[in-house]
Amino acid sequence: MRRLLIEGHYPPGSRLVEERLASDLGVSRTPVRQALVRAAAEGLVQIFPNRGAVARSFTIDDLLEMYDLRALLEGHAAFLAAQRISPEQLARMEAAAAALEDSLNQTFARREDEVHFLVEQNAVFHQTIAEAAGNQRLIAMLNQIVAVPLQFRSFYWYRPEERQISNFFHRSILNALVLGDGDRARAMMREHILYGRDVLLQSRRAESAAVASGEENEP
Amino acid sequence: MRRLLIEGHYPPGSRLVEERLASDLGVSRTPVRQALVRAAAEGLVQIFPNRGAVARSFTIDDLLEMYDLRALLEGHAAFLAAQRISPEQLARMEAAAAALEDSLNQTFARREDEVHFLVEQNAVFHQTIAEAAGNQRLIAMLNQIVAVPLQFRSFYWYRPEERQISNFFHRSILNALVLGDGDRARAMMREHILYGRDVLLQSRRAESAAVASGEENEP
DNA sequence: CTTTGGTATATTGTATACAATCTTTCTAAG
DNA sequence: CTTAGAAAGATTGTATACAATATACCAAAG
Repeated sequence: MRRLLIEGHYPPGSRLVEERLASDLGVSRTPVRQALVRAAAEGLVQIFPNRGAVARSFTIDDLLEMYDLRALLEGHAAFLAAQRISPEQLARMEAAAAALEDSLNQTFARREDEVHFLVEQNAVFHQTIAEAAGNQRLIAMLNQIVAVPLQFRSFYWYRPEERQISNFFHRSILNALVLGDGDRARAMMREHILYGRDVLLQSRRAESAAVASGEENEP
Repeated sequence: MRRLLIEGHYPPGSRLVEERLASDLGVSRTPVRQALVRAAAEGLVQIFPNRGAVARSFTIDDLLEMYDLRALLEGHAAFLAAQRISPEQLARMEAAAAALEDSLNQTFARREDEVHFLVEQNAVFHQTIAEAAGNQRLIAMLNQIVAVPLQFRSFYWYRPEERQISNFFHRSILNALVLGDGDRARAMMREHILYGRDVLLQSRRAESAAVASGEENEP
């Protein structure tokens, strides 16, 4: 609800005036305030006492922090999942991995649709692992970390060869899970996450350079 | 503020009626609701739509989940801290470790005071490591996990020999940090946390047995 | 021209009132 | 005696009003 609105519509760093949000959403300030308080607890916005809320912006260091934790937590999840994952869950991950591979040879009407599809299938893959790990708190923490940088719409920056490598990691992780090899699953997951981090960082550097040279670019 | 109240005064599983909290705190329902929403986001209470909030209760499985994550996150924090910790931070940890050791030969007016002291010094030790790790999000996550089970007032259950072992772990961790050995710091921290888990689980089992046999016991 | 002070405006924080929903209790029928 | 249903009560969810605080603007003095 508010989450979708905040993630997409309000640029990071912008002030979130309660009354404006209220009229945008067609409700009064009371539920808006609750949503803001909750979003603040989840780290999506920052609330300054008596001075309102701003959509939180993320520095490069923030991204590094988040990916470091993601590598740790998802690696652990993969390790745990190796011992408990069910055939049904493996099948779901298999399907998601296959869909991501197929999409490389597929054409989408709009780039938006493609990114949306990639994000979705990728989420299925990773969430199934977290689910198979069987630790509710771990799931909650991962949701907290992963949901935020979707603002950056990482997938927007993936080029075909990077997607192929990403797909390869998915297969490696799946293979380790099938074999019940937790150590390999963890190692591959860590590399997968850190590779994603590197792709994002490189693209952001390229973007900054482009902006610096006066070029226009999409979000 | 509300956190202290929730942690101490309202037993897990009890309903938290907004109006009652409001009159207890001398404010209206509005700020109480915000506090509840926030506490729910932090996992301290559960909110059921249209049916109110309850102080969250924790099963044995919840404890296992939390300690598993604590071992992972604090181990990682110790690993990171080994490369960055400052002399000032090391001195602070040293002082806390020494205070915990000295307190073994010290008498307190009330058991309450002793537990309070132990919790406080222990918090200094662990929070300094998280701080030295230099990852804000890691700190936030640890606070989220560690704050909650303080309800259980783990230290209430520590006997002298268990406290000695705990102190030994503190010294081992400190030593590894001084040497800059991240792997050892992580390993020792993991063991320290998991040892704490075992002490808590044993005491809870003992407690259940005592209750089953009709004995009365403190919180 | 800059800076300080004060006033006006905007925005947040809290209280209160009312509507929506759930729970409990009482009654009546099977 | 049990169960279904309805009404009363309790509690949450939302809207609105007002108070507290911060920000912006303007005027006057240095």
